[in-house]
Amino acid sequence: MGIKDDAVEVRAQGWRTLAALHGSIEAELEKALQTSSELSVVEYTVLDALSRQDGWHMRMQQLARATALSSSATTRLVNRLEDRGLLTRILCADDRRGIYTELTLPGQKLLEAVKPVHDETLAAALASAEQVPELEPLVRALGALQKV
Amino acid sequence: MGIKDDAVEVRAQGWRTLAALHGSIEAELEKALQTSSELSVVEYTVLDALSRQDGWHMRMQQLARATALSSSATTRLVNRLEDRGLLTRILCADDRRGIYTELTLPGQKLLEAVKPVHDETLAAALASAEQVPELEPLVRALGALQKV
DNA sequence: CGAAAGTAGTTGCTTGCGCAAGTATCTAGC
DNA sequence: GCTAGATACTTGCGCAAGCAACTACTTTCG
Repeated sequence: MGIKDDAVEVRAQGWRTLAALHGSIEAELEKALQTSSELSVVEYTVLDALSRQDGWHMRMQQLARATALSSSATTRLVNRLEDRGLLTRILCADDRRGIYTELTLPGQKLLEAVKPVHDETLAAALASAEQVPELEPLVRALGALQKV
Repeated sequence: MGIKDDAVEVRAQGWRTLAALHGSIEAELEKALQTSSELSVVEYTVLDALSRQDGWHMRMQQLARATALSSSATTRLVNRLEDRGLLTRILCADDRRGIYTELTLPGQKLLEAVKPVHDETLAAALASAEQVPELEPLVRALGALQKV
């Protein structure tokens, strides 16, 4: 009723919209990446994050934060990618508790090959979300963030 | 380099921001709902969706769409909530393949009790995300969607 | 009418996730 | 320099998700 309650409702509505948009984009990416490269969305995220990193290596914790995953999930995620030869673990010299992960050449190649698929799918997913009245304003807002 | 490539990068950046914001909000909600009511975020979403529905009943398929879940996951999700007595299945009279789900009184009560926790956690999560430079523009955009 | 195709929901199986506990390493305080 | 506590990663376990196969019902069309 009051102004305060409105704010609550606006937030809840915004969150539902955000979740819906996130869900639909993720589902489309998941499908496209799966069929084109047997990669899941998080796996792609890891490769992409590593490639965008100076020196191409990150510690497990950073990876966990970048993917919004628990550290145990990160361990297994890195295991999978390492088993496929897409990245390697490198022991930290200065802090021997730490482990760096780094893209291998096949990993870089795969990422390079899959990136276009990813980007096109993302564009398509956004375009189709823009057709949904519920989602349209958020999609437009996304495109208008800071162009850095 | 060109204008086209910029657009691709803007979309990718937007998607990473969206995913990050979604992830952090979901994690906070998950924790808060878990400790206050043993409910997961999707479970809360179901109860909330049902309560906002005319006549308080929805078909499984609608629920699946509302939660962005597969139909098998929806079956088991409804099972869990039904086992806890929070909702009931009601056979469709006009189409006997269909099944309606409807909040029970305990379900309504629980939702009513948990909603404040949910809303406050959401507000807090948004506020703290707003402190992160990366996320701040999106959070602001979210609040400025259509106030319907 | 009756067979074929389509739709709604459930079940079996596999996979990936989070939590909690475990191991190894680093850092402080005495 | 040694012990107490923090930090980085891994492992065991239970749970929830998706896919594909199944059952039950409805619709379509010859």
